[in-house]
Amino acid sequence: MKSVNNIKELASILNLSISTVSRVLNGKGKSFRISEATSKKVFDTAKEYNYSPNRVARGLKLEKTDTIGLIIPDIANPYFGSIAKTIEVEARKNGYSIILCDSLDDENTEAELLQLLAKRKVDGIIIAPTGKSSNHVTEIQEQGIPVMVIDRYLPDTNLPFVTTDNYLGALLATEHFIALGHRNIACIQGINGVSANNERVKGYRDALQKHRIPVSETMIMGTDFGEENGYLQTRKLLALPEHPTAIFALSNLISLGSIRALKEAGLTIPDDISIISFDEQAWSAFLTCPMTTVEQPREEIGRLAFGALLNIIDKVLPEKTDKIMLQPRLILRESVKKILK
Amino acid sequence: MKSVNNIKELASILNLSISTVSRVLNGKGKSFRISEATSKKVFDTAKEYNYSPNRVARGLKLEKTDTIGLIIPDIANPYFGSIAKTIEVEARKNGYSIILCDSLDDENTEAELLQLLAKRKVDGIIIAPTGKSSNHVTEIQEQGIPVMVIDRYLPDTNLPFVTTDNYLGALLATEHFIALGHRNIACIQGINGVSANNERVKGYRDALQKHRIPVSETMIMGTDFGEENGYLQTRKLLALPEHPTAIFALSNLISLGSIRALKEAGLTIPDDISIISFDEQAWSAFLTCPMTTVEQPREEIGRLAFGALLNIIDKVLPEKTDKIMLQPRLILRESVKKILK
DNA sequence: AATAATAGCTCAAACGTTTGTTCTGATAAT
DNA sequence: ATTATCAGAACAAACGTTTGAGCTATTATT
Repeated sequence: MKSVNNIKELASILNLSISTVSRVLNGKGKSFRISEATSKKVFDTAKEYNYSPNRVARGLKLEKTDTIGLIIPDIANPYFGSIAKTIEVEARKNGYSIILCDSLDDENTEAELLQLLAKRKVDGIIIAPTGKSSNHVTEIQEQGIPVMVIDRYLPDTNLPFVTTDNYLGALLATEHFIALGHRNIACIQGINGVSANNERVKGYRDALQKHRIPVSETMIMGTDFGEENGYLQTRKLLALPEHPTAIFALSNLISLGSIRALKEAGLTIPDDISIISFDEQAWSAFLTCPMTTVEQPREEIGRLAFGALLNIIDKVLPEKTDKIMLQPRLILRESVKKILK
Repeated sequence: MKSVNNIKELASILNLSISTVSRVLNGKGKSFRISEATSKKVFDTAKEYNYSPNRVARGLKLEKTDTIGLIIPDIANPYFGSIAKTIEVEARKNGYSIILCDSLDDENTEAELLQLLAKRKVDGIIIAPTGKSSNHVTEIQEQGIPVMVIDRYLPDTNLPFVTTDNYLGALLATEHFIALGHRNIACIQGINGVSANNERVKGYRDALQKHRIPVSETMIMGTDFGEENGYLQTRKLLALPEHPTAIFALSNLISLGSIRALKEAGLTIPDDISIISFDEQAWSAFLTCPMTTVEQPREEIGRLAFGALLNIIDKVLPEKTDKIMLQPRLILRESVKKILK
């Protein structure tokens, strides 16, 4: 197959100037009075020689790379994986490509990644920020790069975001426990300080208070969203003289760790202990005890986030679709036992 | 914080020429006899004004973007998610960024993505190809873009690849069934034609033949790696007058679908039917019946693939680390029942 | 017949780098 | 006193685009 490396070669084959070829290819033939005949020849020859412009050069000239940066704490986590998927698909539909970055939930890495993306001149950034500190991300925004926050939001900034209503999700879950008679409910959290986490904890707290159940600070425990954390915290709980009747696990991996510890201790769900996990997964229904979960609208998060970012980039509806909170859904299965008092 | 947009501004602040600044910043100060004093000033001022070069411009000039394209059939699948993760991390360590593309397991999409990545002037491509046809990928390689294939390989090409030894994995799994007395074993496959799939089927076949068990073609069924496929095929199996005693599910999603169908039919694993799944996952141990799986070395696939690609890009060890097949591991749990004949 | 208008295209600068070559003083060698 | 050497830096082209401005025939207008 014949092919050509740049517009210059194409122009010389066509016996036309570079500018003419460029204009035709960019659909500006009409307004620059390039004849129909010429236009057609340009299009045909471009196709024949498989030419389409070098995106790097184009990016430099136009100061627009049609590229967006995506910073995710853990792409191996299927929750983020499916968000990434919708974002990628939506982006491509609109002519954008995704530069994927995994922050490993580390704040310094995240800061470096933001700088890197700036140097790569991405047209926008979608980030699930790792932490509470937000200077490095607002800084990027102030440099003029549109930023969209997902999954978590950053307090005391007015960065636009789209998240699940984590507070509501936790409220629903906790009230479900309570409705089934539970009073002593542990909460294994993820990273303290992360908005998603703290909102969930708050929902948990408020649900208890609403029903006049004292909240015990020792029942709120945990350090991160990983499996090991779920395991360790659950072991601690089981070592207690009187362990709680229920565990609210604030992530899918935490709940997996919990299950491991429970299994190891020879306890069964929900007979010995009940559990609800944040984040529905493909396997949730098929666990030893089918898990009651709080489902987050992952596809919608991705789609809305990209849409909003695109609006900012295109400067349409400035500051409109700013802060979006999506409804979670409590999926009832069998991991919560009704207990009598 | 003071900042500067390009090397020109920086140079004028420093009262130096652009070339001098560029050379210092690229570590070529010495060889161009730039004085220590000047060099230091350049470094300091660059840091002070938070300058580092525009990667787009650099990419254009150097014809090297420090970018690699990653084409994955489904980034929401945690198997691919964790491969992507190691690749991203390894890449970043080496100064590369990843452009992520989800092919949706669609061949046309894949072909378009390859073209796009070429236009974006990536320095290399890592791809888990969707199909059997390989022209579009060899074509890219012939354009001079290094290509590395993962997870699956492309027959009748000599593209370098790193995959699991799928044949061996299937052999191990099937022989395990046989060792425990199973003779009537179904095999629910993914996409027919994909090497990973076909190797697995071949391993299944050979294991049966090796033990003089006739292979029944009707016991090899299925259309893709998804959950729904697992569900539908399992239902078909259960509708048979005499259903098999064991199911070999060729992906983690297929096995999930199988479980769903079994559960729906009121059957339990392994008492009513045994099952082994290809692809170990975080949840495999915690299913209603802890699943015996064939584990693939995901991290290693990612790491080796990127390493090999880097070698090709850097033109070291040409054609050496070409075709890598990694050992799978059979993880024994409880989903296979010993049956007596 | 002279001028104006227009169709149809080309020139050249610019985006921000890197880099081969060249320039300018100062010092060393003759 | 002249030339050679070298330290220290600057010039300008190039990477592949896009685009404002300009150029040249041809046709329309007066």
